[in-house]
Amino acid sequence: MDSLDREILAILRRDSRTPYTEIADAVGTSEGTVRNRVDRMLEEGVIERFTVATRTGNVKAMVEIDVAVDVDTTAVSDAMADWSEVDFVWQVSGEEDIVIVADTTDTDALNGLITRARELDEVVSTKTRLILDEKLG
Amino acid sequence: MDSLDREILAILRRDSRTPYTEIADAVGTSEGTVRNRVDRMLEEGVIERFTVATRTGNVKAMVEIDVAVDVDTTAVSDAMADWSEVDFVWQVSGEEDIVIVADTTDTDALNGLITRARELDEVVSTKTRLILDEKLG
DNA sequence: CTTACCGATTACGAAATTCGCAATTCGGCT
DNA sequence: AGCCGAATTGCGAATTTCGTAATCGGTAAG
Repeated sequence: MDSLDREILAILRRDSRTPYTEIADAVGTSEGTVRNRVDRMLEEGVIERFTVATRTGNVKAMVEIDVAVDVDTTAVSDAMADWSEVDFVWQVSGEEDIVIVADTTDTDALNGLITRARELDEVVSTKTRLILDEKLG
Repeated sequence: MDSLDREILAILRRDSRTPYTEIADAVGTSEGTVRNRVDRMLEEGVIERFTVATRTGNVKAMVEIDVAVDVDTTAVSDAMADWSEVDFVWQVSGEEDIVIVADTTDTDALNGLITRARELDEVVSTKTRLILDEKLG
């Protein structure tokens, strides 16, 4: 992770389809070096995955979830990560234990998601925040 | 946005470098159709961008930020989106107004970020949650 | 029932990108 | 200076993307 890696990452964050050749020109190196470094960063886990940022519907939200003290939080979040509208599941520090970020087609779908969460025995309470506007860094 | 679009999106979320040819095979159509539909979804904004999910350091966190009632929340979040460690800036409903998701190399860098936020006149208070574990949907 | 039309899909050759690998360069170390 | 390992570079080959024209499927009009 040197400054060249960071330059490459900065470009990929904006557009991960930028060809290696173009990145190489932009950062002043060769196509092969960019490729080697991207491969390495993938192996090291610096790059977790190549993905797409989507807005499939009009409703994005984060749901903060409080689970009972004696449950396996990891198992619960694993299950939630498989729900189709879910972008991220985070285990977090603080008052609540899990935060879900979801992208739903409409408020009904969001409501369905929240209901699904609340129906789990392990879930004590939920708190939902609508994401009114999103900016990518 | 039909079910074919959703199938394509599901694949791209997992790995946005999957070739059109391979996606076409997986969903049972031709390369050109996948290409047309991805192009259309980009234009419509369903796909906001092709990007990479990164974990450059060991510390990810979300910072919930409360801003004063009379300030331009959008301007504040615009400024924050330019901070280098920031992945997302969300304007949200609920108690706080802005949520930042950041990926920092260490706790010092995170602390610097929080300090930078708190130094803004517009910011009334911050509440930080460490992201202990992340799962992608 | 046939025809005309429109958008979506398919087909395919050309251009661009990625890939594999060998040769070279670069730094650190003795 | 000389050596070693890792990183970088330079190609041709394989794969993917791209542009475009032909085809298909559904539908409304004659």
